[in-house]
Amino acid sequence: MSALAQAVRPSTASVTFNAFGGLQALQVEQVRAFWRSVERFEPGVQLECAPGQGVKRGVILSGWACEMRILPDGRRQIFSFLLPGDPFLIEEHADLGGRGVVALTRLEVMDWANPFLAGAEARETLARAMNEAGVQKQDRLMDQMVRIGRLTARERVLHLLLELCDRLEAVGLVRGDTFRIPLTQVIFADALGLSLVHINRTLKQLRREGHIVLKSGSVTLLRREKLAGLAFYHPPGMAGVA
Amino acid sequence: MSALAQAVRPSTASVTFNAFGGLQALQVEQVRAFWRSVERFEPGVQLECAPGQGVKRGVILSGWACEMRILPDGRRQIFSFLLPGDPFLIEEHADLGGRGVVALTRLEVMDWANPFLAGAEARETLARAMNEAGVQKQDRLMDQMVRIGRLTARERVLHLLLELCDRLEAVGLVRGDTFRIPLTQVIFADALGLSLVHINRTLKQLRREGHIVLKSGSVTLLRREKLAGLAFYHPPGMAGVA
DNA sequence: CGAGACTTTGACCGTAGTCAATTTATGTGG
DNA sequence: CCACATAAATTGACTACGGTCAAAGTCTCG
Repeated sequence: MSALAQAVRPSTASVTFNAFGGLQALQVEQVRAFWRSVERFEPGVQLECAPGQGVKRGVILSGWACEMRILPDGRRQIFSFLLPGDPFLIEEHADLGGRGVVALTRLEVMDWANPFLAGAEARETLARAMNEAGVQKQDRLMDQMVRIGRLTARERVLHLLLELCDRLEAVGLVRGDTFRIPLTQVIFADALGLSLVHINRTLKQLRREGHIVLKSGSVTLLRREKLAGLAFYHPPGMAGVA
Repeated sequence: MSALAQAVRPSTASVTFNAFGGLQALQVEQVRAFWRSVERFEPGVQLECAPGQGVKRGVILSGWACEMRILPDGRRQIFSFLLPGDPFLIEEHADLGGRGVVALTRLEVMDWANPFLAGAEARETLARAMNEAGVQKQDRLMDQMVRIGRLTARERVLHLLLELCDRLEAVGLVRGDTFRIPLTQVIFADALGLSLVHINRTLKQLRREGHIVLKSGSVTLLRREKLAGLAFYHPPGMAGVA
């Protein structure tokens, strides 16, 4: 479904290089350009754009990141998660009063401006995909708002899990209804506007009720349709399904 | 400060027409074009874009509107308020799963695409102002997220009042520290993710503590600096002030 | 003056927060 | 491979912030 997913193909990128033997000189140069444009970050590190450059555009190749703000108080609010295939944009003076982008796992990031793809039309395809992704992201921000503003703890957790599942599925990172989440419960709490303890209890309850299975960083959603109903979750893309 | 405020000048628009006598034929035509592009809406009405048109861009000339979503459940979440001078954008199939724009008061709206302004450079100025406004709006969405995700009821109310005050001030709708809010407490509740009753109690408390004065649709913020501290409010524009 | 919308208040409840301690991974060096 | 150190998850006891229900009081406007 996602043109971006097709264009970038995150953690399977290495597959591309199995075909090295048949590459032309130009293609080899492209591959070099590609690798030059890949940056790596350690968990917890804040992604910043080079000073004086104004903005930095990128795409997540592998790993998870998030956009968040920290109050002088210490309280944190996570606005959104950045998954493999997601584009992002960092502005220079956006630390306080804005939003910071922070790596949640080891992260591979590609600078978007880098013309690693051949042909104008390929680049345009990517640009269109990025644009599309931007629109979806805007919608997800509204979802997030509804979650923390109007849903109960149970609903919030389910709603977020369903969103993550859908998004990961779009980039081929879901097997069945199971996927990996490299998130600690504190992260969950800060994203959903709840306390760590209450997140823990809510997860426990959902597990006990047989709605989800949690096992060493993997989640399985049982009966997604039903869960979507419980959490007022509306899958992305098609609107109008009450 | 705001180029947009200067270009549009909301509830003072009528002043322009006092100068009718000296207008050239071209200018008269511009004025006609201007009025043709003004739409009016009654409170509670949802703004929609003409079917098949995809999107509708506009600017609020007078009155308040909001962007919100309603759950099948009946619960409502307001994402943002649209004030005089604010640009907005409505997409076609955005009712459910997206965000609806609803008039909160009698509303005067100008279609943005309409070339009521003379000269390419004037239109470009407006376009730049709109762009700028879009960026600020994005930041405000993050503020809203922090409000409903991480602030207490007291902080939420203050934080929102401070934001509204700053925004209204930018378009000349604040006298001293007093301004009009045409919002019922239910609206406040739906914006801040609280119940109507609790909003009422919080306002009462803030009044009792001498932080705010509420009188028939007008609010006065006493010691804004101090309030900003209490609510972790960060005025727009200048970042970096912890 | 009456109808309806909005605000205010009281009583009570429940969801979620806080504090603190324990258990369970995870990981690292010997 | 084990011992220890650290981060993460889990649990209990208690608190409190905010929600719900219901009724009464105000305000507006035709």
